[in-house]
Amino acid sequence: MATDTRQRILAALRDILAAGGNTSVTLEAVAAKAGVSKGGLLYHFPSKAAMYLGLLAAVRDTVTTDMAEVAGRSGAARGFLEYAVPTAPDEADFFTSLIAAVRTGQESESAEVDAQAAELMVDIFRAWEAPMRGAVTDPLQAEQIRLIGFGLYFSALVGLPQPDPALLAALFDRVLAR
Amino acid sequence: MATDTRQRILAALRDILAAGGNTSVTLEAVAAKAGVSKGGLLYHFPSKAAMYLGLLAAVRDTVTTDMAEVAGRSGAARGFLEYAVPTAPDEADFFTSLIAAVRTGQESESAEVDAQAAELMVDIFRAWEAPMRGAVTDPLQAEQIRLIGFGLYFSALVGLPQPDPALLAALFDRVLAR
DNA sequence: CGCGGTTTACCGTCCAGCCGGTACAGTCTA
DNA sequence: TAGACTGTACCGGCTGGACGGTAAACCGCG
Repeated sequence: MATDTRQRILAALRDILAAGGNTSVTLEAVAAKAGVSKGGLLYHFPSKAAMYLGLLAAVRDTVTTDMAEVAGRSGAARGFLEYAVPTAPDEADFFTSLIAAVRTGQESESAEVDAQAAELMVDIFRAWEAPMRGAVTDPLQAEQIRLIGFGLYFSALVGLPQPDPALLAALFDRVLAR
Repeated sequence: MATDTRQRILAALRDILAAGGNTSVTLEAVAAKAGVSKGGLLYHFPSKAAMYLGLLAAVRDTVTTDMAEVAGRSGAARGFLEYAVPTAPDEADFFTSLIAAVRTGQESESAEVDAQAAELMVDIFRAWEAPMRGAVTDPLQAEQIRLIGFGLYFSALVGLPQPDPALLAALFDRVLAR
């Protein structure tokens, strides 16, 4: 029904974004992939921008629940670092495209939408680092962990090769050691 | 003349990208800002994609010379880290838009252009880390420095607030300590 | 129970505008 | 004379969004 269709649309948007980049995202393409007509899509998201905002919020929620789960399994700090290395091969593609999409509509029309998108983007990363922040008391150590995690993620984003796993494991141990 | 106009075009592209994001980049807008006619622009860059490729290459060259200069002043490792925190306020905007632009044309038409863009992107970051890599012999330490630098840059990219300068200075010292 | 009205969820079509790229004739300068 | 443009006119395709339906679900009420 309602929320189901919404999620199908968002999933379709995510897939198209990951597979073909931002230019391949058209209302028609998303609608087709979601098994909905263009009109139906517009019913759920009154504009393309609203659709992206919806996706951003969904990502934020996913990250929030993921981090809670990972923190329970590996501990908040280690979980934060492990979450930084993309598991699915197209995850990085998806996220660069998302950045692309958000940044693409910049400034031109509604500064309001833009501000919302920027805020959601920040929220996503806050959701990621929040459990770690809560668990690591030494601010210097927390900052170090935070930046290494972000660096790892960014490294994957721009297409640099992944560092040697053994080296990474050693780095994690060193940095997490108290 | 020739190369001068080329650079004016690239500078105009950069400005428009930083100010208005990817959608505001049109051949006409860039040409106008560069003080060139649209025909003149197309004379230098036969297509929009070629223009972006040119910009990517220019950024890579800038980074290369910047890093050489910074390495001479602060040392390669410290220079690398200092270079990670954006000085100009719109630098982050410019770079996210550039990522956006590169990622935007994904897959659809010419995989060749796409591959070139991805490679140039990687080259930019290799150019950034190269002097540091050469100066730091311990691979674990090098990796740590590298990821912290990337993390710092990424943090600025997504719009997270800059960390406390004092904390950052302490972190730099700790991480750079032999 | 049944019935009118309202809301929800969606469909399919149409249009206006924009943008990259082409074409080409002409101009300035060295 | 050639290279480095200018300026204009044009085209074809695509895309966001508006719009006018519509079928089914729901809801109060007599």
